Parts: sequence; structure tokens; C-alpha cells
Amino acid sequence: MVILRDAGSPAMSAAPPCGRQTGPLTPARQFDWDINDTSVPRVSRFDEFCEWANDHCQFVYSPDSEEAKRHSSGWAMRNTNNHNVNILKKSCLGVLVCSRGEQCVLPNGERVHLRPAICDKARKKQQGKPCPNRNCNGRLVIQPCHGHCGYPVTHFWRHTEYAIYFQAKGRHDHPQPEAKSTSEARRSQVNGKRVRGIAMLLAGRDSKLVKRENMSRDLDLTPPYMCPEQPPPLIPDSDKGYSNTTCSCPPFECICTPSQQPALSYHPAHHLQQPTADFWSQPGDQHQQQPPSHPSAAMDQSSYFPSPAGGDYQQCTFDGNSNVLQHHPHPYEYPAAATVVENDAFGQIFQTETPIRGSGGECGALLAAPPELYEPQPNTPPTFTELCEVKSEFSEVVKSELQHQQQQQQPWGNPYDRHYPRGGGGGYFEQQQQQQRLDEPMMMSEEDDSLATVPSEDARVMPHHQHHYLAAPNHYHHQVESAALHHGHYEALMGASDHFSFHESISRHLHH
DNA sequence: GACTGCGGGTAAA
DNA sequence: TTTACCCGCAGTC
Ligand SMILES: [Zn+2]
Ligand SMILES: [Zn+2]
Repeated sequence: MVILRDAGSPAMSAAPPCGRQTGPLTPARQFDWDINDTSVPRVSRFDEFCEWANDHCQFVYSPDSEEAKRHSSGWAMRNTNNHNVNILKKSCLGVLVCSRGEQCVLPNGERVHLRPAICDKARKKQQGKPCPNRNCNGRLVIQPCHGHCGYPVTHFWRHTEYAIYFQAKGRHDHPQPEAKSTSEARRSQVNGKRVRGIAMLLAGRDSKLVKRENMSRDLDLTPPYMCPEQPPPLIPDSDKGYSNTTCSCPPFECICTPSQQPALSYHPAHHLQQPTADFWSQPGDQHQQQPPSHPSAAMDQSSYFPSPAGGDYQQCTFDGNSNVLQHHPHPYEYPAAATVVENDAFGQIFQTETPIRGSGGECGALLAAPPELYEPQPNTPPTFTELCEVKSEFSEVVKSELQHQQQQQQPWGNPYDRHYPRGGGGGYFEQQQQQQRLDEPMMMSEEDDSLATVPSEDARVMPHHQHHYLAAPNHYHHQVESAALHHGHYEALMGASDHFSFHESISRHLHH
């Protein structure tokens, strides 16, 4: 069954640079679907893959999109157990920055924004290592993400036979980490190759990002086209009982107003491109659930894909762990994705003639480290091997120095931690935190589980452990000329606020 | 070794 | 009950 939407519908799609699609720009975007919906709309055109999705946004990718199949993202997203095999949830790990913060400036004026390792073990190793900026004696620390109501931004991925649905919740309150391709390139180049674009690397930028940013500028894309500050809420206000200037942010159900938007918000060139939903598909007669009562969803509401999550809308949800499965003919699993080739970044990375060694001393404090480690060697840009050796050698030095600092009651802290000593702080928790830094690099996040919320009613319908991905034919792709679907679902955010207490898990770790 | 996805489990609200 | 997080496993690269 194919349901055409009015071509002139207010729901017409916008055409941001990321997830680009043809169509007029429309300031008001609305989301016609939610990742948790019982059914999601079929679309006739897909979004271009958006590597730096930010803010509350949604995309529908082709099932053939390698990036989408890999659930890749420029942000460092780690898997989260939401106890729902049909919807993959990932949460942001933030960015690896220098503990000296603003004081640490690379020769090219950029700052160190490394990509946190997804693996906990690897991430632990990263933290506390000396800042790769030769002019700096800071250490690498994680700047956690608080972009989703104080919690890390979350990404949700859902696969159907016909498309891959993506939904992001939250706006990153930290700089972009280096792109994955950059990080991978660096790892693969650790053995000996001379690194020319080190500043670029350390700043966490690659050609793709730069390219996108440039594209963004060229297109003069500004909110609301990129990321509306106040896009329509996913759930009609009337349904949730909020005014349209508020949001619901569980578990606090905060009432945010536009003025409460965090001042610090990073807007990569991301885009709220929505695919054109030409019709709503009906995969079968099962689970005909009432579709969302979106004003914009003026279509046959009986033709939806059943949702693996089932149930109704939830906004700013943090996922439950109900075991919800198959309720839907196209479970989440799919064949292993093919390798994604991202080589242009690599090429460009090593073209910049910016040695890591700078001339100045932007970062003043000295560290009890072997002087040679920091001694300027103006004519010999370091290789990554050197860099890693330095890191490695220095890690022990750092460790002992940290212990010394602790003894001296002058622990170094992560200025990005919510419990970073500010003013007169220094309570029990903070002391514990400091201890944690010394004994064991802080494990920032692990798999958090959450799920794209799964209403329990529908949850029980799904059998457990059926992981079959049905190859997605593209046959519907050209069936209908577009009407549009788009959106701009957005939930007002609290953003990164100091009033949020630091993660309980950290505290748990501290007690060990 | 690192990334990725899965999933059993805990704790707190 | 919901949600965030812990932790281990297995497959892959
Ligand atoms: Zn630094
Ligand atoms: Zn983030």
C-alpha cells in the first residue's frame, strides 16, 4: 500500500548539507517518526550519510549505505546495552582534550581534540597520558558529553528491510573529536611515518570535516536549517502536556525554555536532512498500531512498519531495559558490513606541514618529566612513533608525578569533570575522584544501556534472540515521486550544566 | 589490540 | 518499573 503525501505539505523536507537531499529548505522541520515508533515511514529517497549528526535529528539511510550499516559517526559513540536487539543505542564518550584546557594551544592555533577510544581498556590508557602538544605539559583527559539532559548524547539505529533509521538525541556540549578515519590513520601510522599534519590531527580534524564545514559555510547554512534551536517537538505538545517552549527530559522531566539552552554548544556542519516519505509501508497485517498523531503526518496511518520497540512516543528518553524483540519482521541484525573506505582524510592529514613542536610556551607549568621529552627540536618534526614513545615513557613519569601531587594535596584534575575542583570544593567525593585518577584512569562510560524506549506492552510480543536481518531490497526506492517527510524534532535541552552531579558509575568506581 | 554488538546483571530513582 | 551503567564475551579487522 502506498500513500502519497501532499507535495506541498508543510512537512516538506529541508535540505541540509548532511543527509543532503533535493528539496526546498524549510525552516520548520518536524519528525514524523520516532525510533521507538511501532511503525516508521518508508521513504523513497534517502539521506546522505551524516557523519556529524548533532542535536536532535533523524535520518533515513539506504540499507546499502556502508556507513549507516556500520553505525559510524564522527563522534566517539560507544555501544550501549538497551536490552533491545532491534534498536541499537550508542552514547557519546565526549572528547579527549588537554587538561590544561584553554592554555593548551597548538602551533596552528587549534586545540587538542582527540578521539576517545571506544574500548574501555584503550580509553583508560589514553587518559593521563601527556598532552601531545609539545608546548604543553598537560595531560589528556576526557571531556565527557552532557548533551542530552545532562547525559551523553545518544544515537539510535534501527534497521528495516527498506532502510536504516537513525535518530540522535541531544546536542554535544564538547568539541568534535578527531574523526574516526583520522584516528585510525594515526594508529596505523604509529610505526615510523613522519607526521606532517600533526596539528590537524591533534585538533581532531580531518579533511572530511573541514570539507563539510566549508560546505556548510558555502551554503550559508544556519539554524534552523542546520539544527533548529527550537524545532517542533517530537510529541505534540498536547500529547505530552508541555508548552512548545518546554521539553521533557526524563528522569527529571525538566522544563527547559529556549533561554536555557546551554551557551556551549558545538555545531558541526550537521544537518537535519530528512528523506522524503512518499508513503507508509505496511509490511504485514501484524501489529497495526495507531501511528503517532502528528499533525504533519497526514497520511494513512495504518501503513507503518511495526516498531521493534513498539509503543508510543517518548521524548528525551533514557531507555529502559526491557527485553523487547521481534515484533517486527525485520529485526535489527544484518550481515556484517563491508569496509568503509575513508581515505581522503588520510591523504590530507599528512599534507599539512605543521610540526607538532611549537616555538612557544603557551603552557607554562613544568612537570617533573625528563627535559628531553619537551625540549624543542625545531628542525625535526616528530613522528608518531616518537610521539608514542614519549607518551609511553612519560606515562610512568606522569604516574609518579601524580602520586606526588596527591601527596602534596595538589592533584591535577580534569577541568571538564563536573567534580573538577572549583572554588572551595574538595569534598569527599572529589578526593575520591582524585584517587581514582591516580590509581585507575577513570572509566568514563561503558556501555550504557538504554534503549530506545520500549514500551513494555509491545515489548513482550517480541521473541527473544531472533537475529535475522532481511536483506533490504531497494525496490521501493523509485516507486513514488516525493512528497516530503522531514522534520525537526527537537527536544529542548538542558545541556551541560554544572548542577548535574557526576555520574554515579564514577562514584561507584571510586568506592573500589 | 581495538572495535563492535550483545546481553546478563546491578543500583538508584 | 525504568534507566544508566558495569562487565564480560565473541566476532571481526
Ligand atoms: Zn596540552
Ligand atoms: Zn557528545
